[in-house]
Amino acid sequence: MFIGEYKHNIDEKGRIAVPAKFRKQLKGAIITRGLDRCLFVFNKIEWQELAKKLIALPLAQANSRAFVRLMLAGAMEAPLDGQGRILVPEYLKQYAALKKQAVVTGLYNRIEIWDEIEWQKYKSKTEASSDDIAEKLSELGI
Amino acid sequence: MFIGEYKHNIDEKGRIAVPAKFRKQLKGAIITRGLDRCLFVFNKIEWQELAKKLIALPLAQANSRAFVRLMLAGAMEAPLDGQGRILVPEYLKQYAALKKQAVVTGLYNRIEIWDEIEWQKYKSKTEASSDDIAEKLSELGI
DNA sequence: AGGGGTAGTGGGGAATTGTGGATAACTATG
DNA sequence: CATAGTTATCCACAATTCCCCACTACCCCT
Repeated sequence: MFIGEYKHNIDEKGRIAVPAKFRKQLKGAIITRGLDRCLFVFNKIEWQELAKKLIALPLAQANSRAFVRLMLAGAMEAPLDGQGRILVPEYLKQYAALKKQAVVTGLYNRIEIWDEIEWQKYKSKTEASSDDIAEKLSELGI
Repeated sequence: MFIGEYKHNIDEKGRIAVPAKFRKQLKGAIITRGLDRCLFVFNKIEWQELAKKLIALPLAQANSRAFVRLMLAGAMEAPLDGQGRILVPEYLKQYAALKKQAVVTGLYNRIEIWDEIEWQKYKSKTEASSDDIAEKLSELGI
């Protein structure tokens, strides 16, 4: 289970450290385009399940076709190096507008990588609608 | 069952003592963003139930995606150290505006952590409008 | 009231983690 | 086949985190 929020730097070579707590659970990482201009990183097992769901989507619908292309064509194996870092391909860095400072978040069965500024914006936008949040929570029985 | 209100300090390293009465019941604590700018601390079991509900929400909807991100990325495993303290991550300290003096409260199945000043404000605000609240409650059948 | 125990707070040292750079291997190209 | 550019592996430092120990204050029991 991946949870938490970590601030890390991307160096000139495009490498970013995976938080130490995530490493054991990441046997064979896959990195790909995510939603809302961030990157997704999956465990190999999770990735295979997702891929199965993706290819099951109706080919006839234009938007599901586009979604499948986004996820599958964007994907890349990302083995951890000796220091526990992964290499972010150039085209994915551009997609997520990644500069030096980035944020790595754990979302249960996937990891996301955000540009720090974008992440802050996204968070404050969401926190601003705290009434919605309260509502959601009460729906979940909290 | 967590009940009561305790005043504790957060040291320079961001650690705060869990009230001794809560410790036995906290096997594997998870700390995360709460409502009204406080922090929630859950038992691992409670947390897993919540997490399960969270990941069941539709990934395709933007607002539930945002909500899930806030809750899961906001969460952190918080193992008790030898002295029964947990470590509050920097980003959660900021979220709850925590300074040195904090208040730890028990709310049956969860614990909350407040900045002391905020807690006082919240309490006096709530106590002042307790008649209104009582009326609302009667609508709920209490 | 005294004494033993527990709880809260603070700090020090060791191990781990994040980051940057250097060297080696590999690929492509003329 | 040689060379230049690119990619991968390795090494080293600095900062942070984690774990342990010590002190003080309070509570409870006798």
